[in-house]
Amino acid sequence: MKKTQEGRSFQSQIEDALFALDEASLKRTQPRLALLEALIENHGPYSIEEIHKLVRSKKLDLVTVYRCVGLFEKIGLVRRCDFGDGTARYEFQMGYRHHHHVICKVCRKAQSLETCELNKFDKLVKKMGYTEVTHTLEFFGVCETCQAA
Amino acid sequence: MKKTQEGRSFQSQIEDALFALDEASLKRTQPRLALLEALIENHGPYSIEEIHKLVRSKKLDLVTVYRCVGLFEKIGLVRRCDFGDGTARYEFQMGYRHHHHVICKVCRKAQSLETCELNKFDKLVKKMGYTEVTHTLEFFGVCETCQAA
DNA sequence: CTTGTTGCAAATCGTTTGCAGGACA
DNA sequence: TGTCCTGCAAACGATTTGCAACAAG
Repeated sequence: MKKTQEGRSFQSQIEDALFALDEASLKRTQPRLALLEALIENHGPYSIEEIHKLVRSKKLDLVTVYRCVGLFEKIGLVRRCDFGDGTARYEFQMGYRHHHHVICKVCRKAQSLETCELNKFDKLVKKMGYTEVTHTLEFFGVCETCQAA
Repeated sequence: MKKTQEGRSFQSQIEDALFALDEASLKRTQPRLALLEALIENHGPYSIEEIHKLVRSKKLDLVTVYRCVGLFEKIGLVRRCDFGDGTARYEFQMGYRHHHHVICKVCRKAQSLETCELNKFDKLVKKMGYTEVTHTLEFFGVCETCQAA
């Protein structure tokens, strides 16, 4: 049985995701199923274009990918990452610990960081009067491969 | 005499900025001067569109704002902020301590946070083999004004 | 059946580029 | 004067929207 990063099985992740669709009164359509499978099997984060390529055997329209992934984000199935290059990237989020990335400034490859100790900052911002506090944190640098080139 | 956030005078900031242009062999043109004045008097961060409005009396072309602010960023005069809404924002950086923001998810207003204790994380990423390490960190929430509405 | 979803085309938004005329050193 | 800079128009890439055909419940 396929295992994902957190040790949860592919099947249980798919089931949870489909259940999330139900809860949001969203239909279990073929495109959505194909996209969820792709996003669970490939952690990313990936751009819409890249996700589109991942499911190219299903011949989905690029617009459909935009719409579905947008919905996935709205119901919390995927997380949107901004690497500051004008392209949004998404990664499957259910069952993953909150984390951040290091992005190579040259090749744009992303590596995950395990820890995030910013909860105390979130609390500080809440004390300032904000609600629904979240944060984005990304690191940028030049990776060893690109340093060599 | 006008004072800015850090207590340095407007005049000394302008002079430093113009000197930075010289160092980079960039000409002291009217558009650049107007943009620097606007950016120093209004800390922002502001989008290109907003900066364009700030100097509308000078009738600069929007493209000129893009090009000049882009150059300012390249020589370290301004800092680029990504708030994840597909629009880049810029703030004058000379003489300002490295800091981050809280952005209201509703009205998009940004408030500055004084501290950044992430140097240790930068060091960690350097240990991972990356060079020229930087990071972006922004907080999002709903501000009190928008909570009421 | 009937409502939500998809595909296609076209519009939109932020940003970049090409080029000829104009301003700075 | 020679080069850098600006304005205008047009291109560009990522994303959104309108609408008719289609599939899920």
